[in-house]
Amino acid sequence: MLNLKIAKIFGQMAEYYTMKDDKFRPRAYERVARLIESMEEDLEDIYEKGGLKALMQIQGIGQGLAEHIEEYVKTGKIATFEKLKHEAPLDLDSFSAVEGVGPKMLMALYKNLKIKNLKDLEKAAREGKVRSLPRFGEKTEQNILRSIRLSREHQGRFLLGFVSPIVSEIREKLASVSGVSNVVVCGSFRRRRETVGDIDILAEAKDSRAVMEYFVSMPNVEKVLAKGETKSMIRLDVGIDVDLRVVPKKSFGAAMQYFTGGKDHNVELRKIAIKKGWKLNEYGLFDKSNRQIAGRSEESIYKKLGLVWMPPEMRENRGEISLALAHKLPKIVEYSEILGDLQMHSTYSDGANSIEEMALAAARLGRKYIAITDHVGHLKIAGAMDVATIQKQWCEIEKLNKKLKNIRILKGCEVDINPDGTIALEDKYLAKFDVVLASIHSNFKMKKAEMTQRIIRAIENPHVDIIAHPTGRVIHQRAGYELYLDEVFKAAARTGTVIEANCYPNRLDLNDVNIRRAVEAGVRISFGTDSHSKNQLHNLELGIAQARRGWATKKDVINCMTVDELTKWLKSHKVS
DNA sequence: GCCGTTTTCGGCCCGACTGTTTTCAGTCG
Repeated sequence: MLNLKIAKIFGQMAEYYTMKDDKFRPRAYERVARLIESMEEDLEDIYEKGGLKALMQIQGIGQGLAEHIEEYVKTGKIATFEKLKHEAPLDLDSFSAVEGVGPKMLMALYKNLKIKNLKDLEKAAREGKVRSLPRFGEKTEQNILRSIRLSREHQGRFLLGFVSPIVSEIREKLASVSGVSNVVVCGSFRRRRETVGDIDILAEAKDSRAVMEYFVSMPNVEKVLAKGETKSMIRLDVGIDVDLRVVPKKSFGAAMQYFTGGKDHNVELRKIAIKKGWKLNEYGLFDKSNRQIAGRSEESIYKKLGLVWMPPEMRENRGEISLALAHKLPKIVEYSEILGDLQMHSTYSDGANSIEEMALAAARLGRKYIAITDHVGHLKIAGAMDVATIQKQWCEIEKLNKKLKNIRILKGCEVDINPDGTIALEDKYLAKFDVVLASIHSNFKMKKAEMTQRIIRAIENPHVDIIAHPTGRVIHQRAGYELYLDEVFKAAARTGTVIEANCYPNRLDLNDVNIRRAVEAGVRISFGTDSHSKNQLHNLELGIAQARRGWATKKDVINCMTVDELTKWLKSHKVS
């Protein structure tokens, strides 16, 4: 995709301008790089449709950057970037995962030692050449070597679902230290991003030194990266970094707000403060005479700035600030409003637990209903059921529904969408399920238009209630199939077909951004954990979090219906 | 390079920690 390529170039241009000691270009380039990275519309499409003017409509893109984009669309290159690369032919990519080595250091290394890539750097550091440069020393050299080593082992971000149990454990440990009165995990974890780069923790404590001492000597600490009176940083043996800050009570809300971010959201808030002649930082909101006027609670900060408080999941600078200023924030779906789980597997196909075990475990988590959606069709590798087995499963579900009082089990299935868009089970069988999920499990590499048609044809089947894991992406593994999602959403809205927000930790498919697009297109969303064992049922929370990040409201989510409402609705929602 | 109910020019978010230095630059979040 063109957007990612341009984002990368702008990111590198930002680094080059930093090397040149340009104070403001780096900011402009980096801001736009991050923006177009997460943008769904293709820059090429925007340019083809509306030219430079359309590009300049995008916040942060002016004449200059629009022309760069135009040049790239037309020629596949940006001359200014080529010139910068020519001046300092560095393999910036290779350095990106190395912590503590920024553009300024790279420039010094290149000028003095002709270091162009990671290999050069490692060699020079090993040979002790780095320490001889001005403002470098032995420690810096050692840090560089360590960073290089670590960048090879654990680069990138960690799945939210992977980080969650680690976070809970640390939080409990810290809270048990005597004198500690408050522990809150902030950062992208609190915003519930699908992946988390590091863990940011705030604590309120009588004796900050004692907490820091405890923190850096916890088991599973592989390395202490920094240790001070108010801030320390460790790396756990699993490779993730954890920051701890001890904050005074009167600043705790300000610190929560500050460290929860997101970065762009915070920048916008600080601009609002500046306009009022105030200053906002992690210690509070301060007026002209530097008197703290808010900071004890997060709410106080937002209120003083003229905004309503908002859930952390919304704080991504995706329009929430202007809505909060106008007191017009949407009321996003609450975790407690989700009553059921609409995708899971049992021993009838590739699951590890019986239907009864799944139902009991789900009931313990407070679910009012579940759909058992074992594979049918031709996914034999996942133990797809044949027609006789389906009959047997229905009998078992009927018996269990009589026996179990706290939870209802829906007869569901997950059926393959064939390459031509037909469904891998005859309509006469599909018609008898309470809920039918259709999904793609084969022939991922089709042309974009063909894949779109394939899914739309499945959507048009009157028996298909839900399209499961609609993009097929797997975080850190595969990008998902090529697809015109907006057309899929249009077809889903037209036919009353539901689109799943799959809650499996490395799927989360739809993701937050696409959930928002779907909802805006008038599509209903369903949550399914896709659990293959009862130990995965808790993942529902991960999907709900992404839907909250996508601003879905209660009415957008079919899992908010009671089981009676839902079964009734499922019989009549399709429009042909 | 971007942007404007402060400005079409002159601003652009802010602070902690480290390592290398005797006062601060670089990196990070």
